[in-house]
Amino acid sequence: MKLQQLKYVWEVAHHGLNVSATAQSLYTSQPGISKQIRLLEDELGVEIFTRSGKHLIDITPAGEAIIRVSGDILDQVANIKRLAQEYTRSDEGEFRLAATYTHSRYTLPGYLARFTEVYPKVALSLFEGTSEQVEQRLLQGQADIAVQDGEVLPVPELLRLHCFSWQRLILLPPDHPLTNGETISLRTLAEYPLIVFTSDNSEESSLLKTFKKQKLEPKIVFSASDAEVIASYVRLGLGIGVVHDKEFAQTRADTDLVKITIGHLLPPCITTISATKSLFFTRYMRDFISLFAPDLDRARVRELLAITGNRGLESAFD
Amino acid sequence: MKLQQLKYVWEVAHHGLNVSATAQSLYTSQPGISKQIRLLEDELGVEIFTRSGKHLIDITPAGEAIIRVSGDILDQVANIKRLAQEYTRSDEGEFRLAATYTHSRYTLPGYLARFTEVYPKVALSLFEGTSEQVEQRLLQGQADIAVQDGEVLPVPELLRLHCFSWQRLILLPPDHPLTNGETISLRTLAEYPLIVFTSDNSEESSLLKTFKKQKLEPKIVFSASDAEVIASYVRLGLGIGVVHDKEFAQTRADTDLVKITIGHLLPPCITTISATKSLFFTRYMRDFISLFAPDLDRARVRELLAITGNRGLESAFD
DNA sequence: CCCCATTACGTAGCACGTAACAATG
DNA sequence: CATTGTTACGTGCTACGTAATGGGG
Repeated sequence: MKLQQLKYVWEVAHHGLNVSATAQSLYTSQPGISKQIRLLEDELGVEIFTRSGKHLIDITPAGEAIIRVSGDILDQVANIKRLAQEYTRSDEGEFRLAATYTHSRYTLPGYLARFTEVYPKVALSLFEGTSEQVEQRLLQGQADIAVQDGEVLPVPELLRLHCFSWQRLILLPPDHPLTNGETISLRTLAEYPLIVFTSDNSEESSLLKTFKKQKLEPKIVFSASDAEVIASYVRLGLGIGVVHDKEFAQTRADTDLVKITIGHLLPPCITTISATKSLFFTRYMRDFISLFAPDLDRARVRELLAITGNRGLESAFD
Repeated sequence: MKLQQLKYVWEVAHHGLNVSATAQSLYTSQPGISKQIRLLEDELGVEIFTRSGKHLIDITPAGEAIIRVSGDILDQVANIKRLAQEYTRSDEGEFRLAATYTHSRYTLPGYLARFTEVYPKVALSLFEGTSEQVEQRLLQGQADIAVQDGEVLPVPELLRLHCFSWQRLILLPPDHPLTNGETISLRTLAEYPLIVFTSDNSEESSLLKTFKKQKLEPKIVFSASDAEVIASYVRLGLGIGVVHDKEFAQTRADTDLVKITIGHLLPPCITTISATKSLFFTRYMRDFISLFAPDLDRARVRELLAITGNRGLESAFD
């Protein structure tokens, strides 16, 4: 049994059982792959793929299992390489992020800019997609870390770290009628012009969805991708700002505006970082996580460590 | 990077950094091993071992990590082999048990006899040792499953399955003075002649230890390794029988004896099966566990499955 | 001075690529 | 008939074993 045989089998399985295409993507010859797979099957005494004449048609049950374990092995091999680099040139390497569109466009850019400043030699790549696509990348070993929002289902292979939860705030000019202390409902909000994040101004956003559930149509007069910008327009009297408490806490000159939390009106939003349980976290990965989620729950990290036995986590986030 | 290189590194680390000895145990030449290790170090750009002149002196921090991950990889490779056999000749294979002395001598023989009847082609091996030694075998990949008693500490790499817990019973002839219903204390028991299991008649047994803690010296007149034998001698009036409820439940002709549980006097004893989290359980392993621990907690198994993502467990114990 | 790891070197095996072949849809 | 996997074959690399070399304890 050789690592390359396992790799070939895995790759063929993830290229729609097309050996020729696999060979091309791996820059090698297709007879080579065919032969190595045959050799592996002979050695194990099990067919991994079912063949109809000369075509690969399907994966056998044994093949399914073998491919899964092979994936684990290849992951571990990648970990060894990361590990080795960690002890020599820990500021170099590869970092493959996968994030939902919203994060890619609005949350991450600032962090990634800072990251590339600190780690100019790290080959950073960002895959954008839906939450499902992002998750798929992780599971197929095509991404190291994923950033998602909202509900992520527990998956046995994956490690979930809750980064932070957002609640919405509204920003009001001091002389606004709603500053009189009355309880605010969604219905009330729908009567005033609103300034929201661009990411909240789409059909799928939890904000618009919540309004729609109550058959309300909010008047969104303006949207921006920066909390500070939103605050400025609130000061100009353009409308009520709807921001995330997290981001707004970062702005400084906010004492002139009235902040009211409306966490009870809109669902809180949890941002989650995911990775495969066996991932070895390099220094730059840990630094990225610390940067992105400085308030990460250490107790949770320790708990995950105990459960998974992931040694990469061990001293990672102390 | 090749599997053999990882294997060589792992083996050398587990042979006291003696390359020659490692070569002998692997039936290969020692220059071959030296060279492969060097090649791996070159490829990774990291020293795995520290050398003083021509001697391997120590393992570098990077080496520690690499060796650990290599061990995982080699385990997974072994799993692929098991897996393949599972789909072809599922009644063949290797089964390396490690058990404490007590289990090896008294509990297991009956089960193993039945096991070899059902699976004559499985190469069964049993390692006997202390609880610590048994655990070591597991962690070093020299055993598949371990059977231990009492307190086993949680280890991240290991899966623990509680098989059953024992409580002590005493067996009395119907005309014995203690059958009058009075509460029984250790002090009372120490006044009468006792018949116990041979395994309980040693310095390390929890039974003797508990007596000693209260500065009591029990009068053990006889010990046997079979509950039925103990019962016979109780009938003959030789003394009070002290047995495990588990085993005594298996005996039939016990209606003539008075049974009193003394679970409150002696610590309950839990028998645990352990395996590495990533172990793929073959059919015969699952059958052995079902045989040995028919009342295994299925909910616990499912919970462990969810945590570890061990696919071998998935349909294993339904 | 013995033990042990590394270096040197020759050989045998094997992985890989090119080319021809066979089977499928 | 075009696409795809398998067989055949030649070459170059490399793993492995034997023998020689060099360092440590």
